[in-house]
Amino acid sequence: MSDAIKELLKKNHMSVTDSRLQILDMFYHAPGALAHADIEKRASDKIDRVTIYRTLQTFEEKGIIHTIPTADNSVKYALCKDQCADGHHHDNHVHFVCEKCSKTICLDDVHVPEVKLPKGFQPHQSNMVVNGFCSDCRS
Amino acid sequence: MSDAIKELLKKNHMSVTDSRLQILDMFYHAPGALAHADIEKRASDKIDRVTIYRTLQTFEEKGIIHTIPTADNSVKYALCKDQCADGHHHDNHVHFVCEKCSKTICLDDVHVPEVKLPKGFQPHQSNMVVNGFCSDCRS
DNA sequence: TACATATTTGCAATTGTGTTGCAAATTTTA
DNA sequence: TAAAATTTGCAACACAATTGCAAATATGTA
Repeated sequence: MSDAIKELLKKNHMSVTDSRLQILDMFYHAPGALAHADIEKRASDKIDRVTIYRTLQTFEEKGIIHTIPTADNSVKYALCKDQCADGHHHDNHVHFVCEKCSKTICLDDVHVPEVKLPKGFQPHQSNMVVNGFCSDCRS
Repeated sequence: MSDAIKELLKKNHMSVTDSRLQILDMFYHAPGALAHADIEKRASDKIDRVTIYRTLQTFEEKGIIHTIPTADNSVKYALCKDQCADGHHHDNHVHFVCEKCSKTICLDDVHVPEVKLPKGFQPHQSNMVVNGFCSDCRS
């Protein structure tokens, strides 16, 4: 099981360490996106705050995870579905934040639609976050 | 000039104070959205940091301003075009963040498009932020 | 207008989040 | 297995944001 994770680390030229295995494993088993605090809480062996910050940053640079801009301006991370090129994410999918369980979910199959901007505006990237009830929480 | 602002405060059952007049006036004359730091810098009479936080919070609760979820997770505020009902914002317009001048602009006329969600997801509100070059900065 | 009441402000203290430098520990490599 | 390279954890720091409380200001009423 963790062999696949080890391979992923090696493929990206990263040393294989306990923290990285543990954090990456969390992402693979998480129901949604994870915030720094979630990782700190769930870590069985205590991982230092700083190590978590640095690990997340490295993973993001390598294109293994991406950040999600939520409406409440908290930073969350989720696995990139397809490995993104170093630093260049093409995760142009919609994110969903459940108002009940507050899970953040990547809707990998829902693409961010194009919008027509006023004259003169030159778009490079779009982000879209939808709030509501997820399939588990809808009444 | 500031009479209109005073009226707005009274209409929303808020005491009329110097800080509130000054901050609200800033929003009316700002080229784009304002962050807490912007307000602190621009204040002619020094306003306490805490007062600014509380004022922004109150304005948001009253539906006078709304927060903008930017990709870099900094909190910015802008006037609601039409007065929103208390707590219930219907500011479903697209926001634009310029990568050059880093101004944040409400595109009041560009509506957030609907997207088709997977089965079971119940949407309540959508947010969309577009990054790129604004009309002033495009090369 | 003047006073009592209610609200708002500013200060001090506290909490939370994220960063940096550096020595010790761990991983890689040869 | 040992040397080199990388990563970790600690301490210290910087900054953003919140809370409690007394002083200052604004509001409603006589």
